[in-house]
Amino acid sequence: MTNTSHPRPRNLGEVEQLVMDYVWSHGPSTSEECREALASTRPMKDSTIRTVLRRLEEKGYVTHSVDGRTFIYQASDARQNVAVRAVRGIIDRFCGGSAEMLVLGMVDNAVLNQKQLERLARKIAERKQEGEKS
Amino acid sequence: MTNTSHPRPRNLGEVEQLVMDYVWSHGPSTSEECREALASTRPMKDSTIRTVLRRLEEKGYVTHSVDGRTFIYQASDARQNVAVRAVRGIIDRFCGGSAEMLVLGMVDNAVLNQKQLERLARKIAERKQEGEKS
DNA sequence: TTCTAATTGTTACATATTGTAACGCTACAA
DNA sequence: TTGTAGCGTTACAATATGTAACAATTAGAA
Repeated sequence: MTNTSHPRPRNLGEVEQLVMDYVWSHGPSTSEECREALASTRPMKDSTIRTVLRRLEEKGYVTHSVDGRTFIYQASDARQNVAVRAVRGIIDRFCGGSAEMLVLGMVDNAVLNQKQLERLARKIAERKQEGEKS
Repeated sequence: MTNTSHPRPRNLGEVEQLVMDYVWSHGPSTSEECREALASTRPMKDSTIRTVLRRLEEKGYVTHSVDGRTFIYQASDARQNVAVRAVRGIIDRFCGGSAEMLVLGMVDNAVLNQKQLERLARKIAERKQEGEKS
């Protein structure tokens, strides 16, 4: 039988998050570009940032291609999808698998309000229409 | 100035999650009750489970009171609220603080569908009515 | 009263994760 | 041919997490 149990998706550390934020907003990046971009908030030696990027690749957050001798890193997946995967994990662990229960909790905790929820429902409905029209 | 930067809420490890699941579903519990309840899936020595519970208290997930000489642990917060806090973190880190963007992503990724979203919107609307009526 | 069982207190240790970086090798440009 | 830009490798400290042994205490039984 195939093993379907995934090994707990690993979260991002603080620096890893910074690097991903840069890669996500900037697009394909070299380690040097990352280093320079983060230099003001988080000075790092070049070997440091390279280690971080290598680990991010191990974790599946980025992939790299080679241009000449230079590694170009890019995000394997959009920010939003990563967010959703993380949330799915939370739903499984805390909400018995029910996404609805989570959203309800979000409303109760003022993370989302009625107006927003209705706007979303409308937007989705419209989008569906679009899809059916074409 | 007061320091408003919270020290990154700590997540639950695998065993910690198991213990919290038990405390959440069972209510106020002694370490022995936890140990026995988890024995079949996860045998632990008593000192082990007690360490886990102590750490959960440090992390703020449970509190304990004393009954005679016995510690009674109980969840500091409902499962759902913990879930929502975790999601709020995700929203901040990945969605620029926009909960709507996350929910949209959830729909795109089939974690939530249109029907569910509409049902939620209705439910919230009803609930609001209730509140206003009283 | 004295002993024993139940409970908590304390400390330890292995492993994994994460941040940080040094050092070394190699190919290409001047 | 030699400097240097860029990768490969290895290391190390701090923290988190799972696991547990052993010590101290105390309520209740005998």
